Amino acid sequence: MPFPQTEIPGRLQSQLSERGVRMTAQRRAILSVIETAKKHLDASSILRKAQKMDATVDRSTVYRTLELLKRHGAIDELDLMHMEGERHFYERKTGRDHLHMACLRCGKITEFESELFEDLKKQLERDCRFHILVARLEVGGYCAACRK
Amino acid sequence: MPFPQTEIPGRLQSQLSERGVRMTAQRRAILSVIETAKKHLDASSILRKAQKMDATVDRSTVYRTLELLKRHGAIDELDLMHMEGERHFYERKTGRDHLHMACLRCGKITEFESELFEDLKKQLERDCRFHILVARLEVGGYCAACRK
DNA sequence: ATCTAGTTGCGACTTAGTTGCAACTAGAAC
DNA sequence: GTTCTAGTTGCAACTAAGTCGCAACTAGAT
Ligand SMILES: [Mn+2]
Ligand SMILES: [Mn+2]
Ligand SMILES: [Zn+2]
Ligand SMILES: [Zn+2]
Repeated sequence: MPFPQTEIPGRLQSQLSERGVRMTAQRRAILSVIETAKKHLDASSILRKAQKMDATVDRSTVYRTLELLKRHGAIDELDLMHMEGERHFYERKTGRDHLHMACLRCGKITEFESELFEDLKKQLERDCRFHILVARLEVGGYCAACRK
Repeated sequence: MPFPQTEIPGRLQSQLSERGVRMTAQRRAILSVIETAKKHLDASSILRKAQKMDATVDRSTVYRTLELLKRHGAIDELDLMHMEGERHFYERKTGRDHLHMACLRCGKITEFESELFEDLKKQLERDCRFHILVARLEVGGYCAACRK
């Protein structure tokens, strides 16, 4: 996960507060889990981790909060090729988008930023007159280590 | 859906037969539904349509066949931003990849082929030494008609 | 015509996410 | 600080989407 040094803990929280989103103990727990995540987390991992900070957090609150964060464009939702199960993964949306490569042999997820990706998005905005809110590029195949 | 005139009915079927995949009446029904689809279909629409050709087709056979087709790289699986429900959508994989734009206001799905997309994939193959089997670019936002 | 590995329908099951509701609470207004 | 209310919560029950074990069936090779 790209963890820019500029990302201050609690940043996500204040960003939402400023937007008029009400802060509760449960939300603070969930937000801090997402902010400090070292990898892509699914809803049930988020729940488990959040419960360690606030035991009252419920599954439905996690889902409702993920919905909220998506609406506010604060997180992205990923399939990561649904390599096992159908669950979705979440990550903090940072300044610049990145794409995800999932190795279908070893399961490794690699992230990559690319100017071409930015150019492609600009092309859609311009040529298709489409106003982009989310752009999700996921690639499946074999990573450098696994290809033959 | 891009329906190249070069796509002959039954093409998908023979493609698989040649690959040593056993053909059953159920598979023929499912394949023909996918081949003649005029839009992106989810598993239950595929089931409904396939049952009109062969009433014995079962839900589990649809899912098993979709799995098979994915493994053979014959179809792509899409989220289309999961605008209602969590279901996945399927489409015949044609020669050239295309990306999907989903309008979050009116729900319209727009497809787009782009040389930049091809370039980006080449960049991943080259710079990341990643061997791509599937590439899925889905964009959410507002279409030309809906953006204010 | 025979044979067998692959495929099927069925039904029960799992997993992921949703929802209605009564109780609770953040934060704005006094 | 007290009051107030719209927004939020946990709970439990629910839906939707997909999976799986198994006995019966069958495609296609021999
Ligand atoms: Mn998905
Ligand atoms: Mn398409
Ligand atoms: Zn790998
Ligand atoms: Zn629209």
